[in-house]
Amino acid sequence: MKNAPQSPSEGPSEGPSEEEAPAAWQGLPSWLLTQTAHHAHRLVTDAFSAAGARGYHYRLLATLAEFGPSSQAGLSRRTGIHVSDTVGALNELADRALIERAPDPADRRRNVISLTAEGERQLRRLEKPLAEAQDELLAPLSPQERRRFTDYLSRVLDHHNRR
Amino acid sequence: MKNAPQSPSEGPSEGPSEEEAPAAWQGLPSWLLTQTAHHAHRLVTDAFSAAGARGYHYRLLATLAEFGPSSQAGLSRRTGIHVSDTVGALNELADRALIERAPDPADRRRNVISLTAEGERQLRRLEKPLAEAQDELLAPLSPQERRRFTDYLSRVLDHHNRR
DNA sequence: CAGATGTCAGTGCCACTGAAATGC
DNA sequence: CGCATTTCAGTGACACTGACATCT
Repeated sequence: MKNAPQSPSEGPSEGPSEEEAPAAWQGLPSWLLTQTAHHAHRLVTDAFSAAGARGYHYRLLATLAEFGPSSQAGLSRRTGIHVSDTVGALNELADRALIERAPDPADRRRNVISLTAEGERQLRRLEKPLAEAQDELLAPLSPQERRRFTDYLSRVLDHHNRR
Repeated sequence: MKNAPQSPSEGPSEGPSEEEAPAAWQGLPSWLLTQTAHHAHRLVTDAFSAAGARGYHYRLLATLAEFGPSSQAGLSRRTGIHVSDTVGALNELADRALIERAPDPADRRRNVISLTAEGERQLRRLEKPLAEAQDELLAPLSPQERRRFTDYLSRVLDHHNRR
């Protein structure tokens, strides 16, 4: 039984076996950040999936609720969702009657998108699980640490959003 | 000229026009985190792209350099790259002669993957731009804040990695 | 005309699922 | 037999590119 797993450069009896010892790159800020974000994404995705929604849908619904009806291009700018993806996501929302598309009489290039009553209900359905996911995400941090953490994130994000 | 842009529910003269006012959800920790991670990913991706590499390639090369030759399944466990994706990424590395695949005489199911000299050179080529990307990423934070930030990230990540 | 708008088709990266063949 | 290993085919989410027709 040659099943003493990979210890390529050391003797057969000791040494970190394959599953232990994290690689050096696992300490890099970019790694910590993207991995943690991956967990965050999962938590939020799971929170939404019960209602059959995904991130794009929430962003669109919430933006419509906050700022009122808008053209697709306007929605695209405010949500940060690429125009090209906005089309598809709005199609999905329209299929379920969560939004309505109407031609803009004042500018015939545009569609005016607005939330339906069912769309508002859907948004409200998404909000609780989303808030819970936030809490789950930051579970290991104290209230003060959470404040600092989000402050750091905001500053870093801001810095890079300004190019 | 009906070019006073979208002010759907307010008078034409004042009110935040479309591009201002961030939506409420942009303050959520999960949003800050995933967006910041997106910038991090871009920085790293750009750092790698000059050498024609991507994240998977670096992870594999660096892990091989740190722990020595290994089976594909072992690599998969240590890099966190799904077995199924490991195949493809290793194919790409092998096409460029950065790694070598040899059958394991001791276990005929396995391939033993090892770094070639060119692979080590490639890894060294990736390391400098990667380190610079880390610095760019955390630019707005002081040394002490960087330490706190990565500490918070580590703790949150750890918490979720334990399920 | 330049520029905005909506649409469609396609790509890239990362992660994951499911299945199959082979060997331990 | 159950289990591990390698491989292939496909999916999903998010972001992006390029092209095109329409309209301001």
